[in-house]
Amino acid sequence: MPHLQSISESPYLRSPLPKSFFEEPPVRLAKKLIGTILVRETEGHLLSARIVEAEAYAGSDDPASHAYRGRTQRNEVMFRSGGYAYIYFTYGMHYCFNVVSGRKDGLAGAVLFRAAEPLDGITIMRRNRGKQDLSQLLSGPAKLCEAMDITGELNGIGLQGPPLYLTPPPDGAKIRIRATPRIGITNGKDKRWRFVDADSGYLSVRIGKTR
DNA sequence: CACCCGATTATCT
DNA sequence: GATAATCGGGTGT
Repeated sequence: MPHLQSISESPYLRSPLPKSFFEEPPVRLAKKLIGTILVRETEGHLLSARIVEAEAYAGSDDPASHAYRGRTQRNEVMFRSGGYAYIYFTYGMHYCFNVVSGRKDGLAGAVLFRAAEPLDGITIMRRNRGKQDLSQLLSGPAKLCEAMDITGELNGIGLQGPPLYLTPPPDGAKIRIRATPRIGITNGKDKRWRFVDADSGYLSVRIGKTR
């Protein structure tokens, strides 16, 4: 069975979401992104996954955000307008992938992709992760990056086409979205800015365990 | 299932 | 010098 090599071969794919889609405050954008399809095109391979979990990070008004204490070399992308990739390296070994949001008040913001359901290119993603279990292929922000070969080289790129972009959910898709506190932070735990597809079996952390 | 911990290093104070 | 938007393996209930 050959790997998918073009958009037309996949039943899931539509044209990329435009930059205007991302010009929203981070919390609103995070909700809108649940159910969208993330697409990664690399050297002859096409990988895709349905976003089931995302977290909003704001700016100087959010103590959990990288942008809380102002602009630095690392977080520079978070201060741009919507639709860029903000990819950072953490814990000495992992990448995490965000989409920059847009805010009319001029503050920084982004949405972290935390988990997704594998669609196209599952063989490649299994190889990239060294794991077989589908439910653990993309069930965490760093796992998602490892499976889909998303690294710091892509930091700052626009997400309106290859090699990395998002497409709309299928028409008429009904999604039950649940809000919970964000995972793995020490400040800003009060805000419920983690959004998940309540019916998904591909989350990083089960709902109910997060209050 | 519930903690607990080591890996490994860029980034910030 | 300390921390980190993580992960996977280990131990104990």
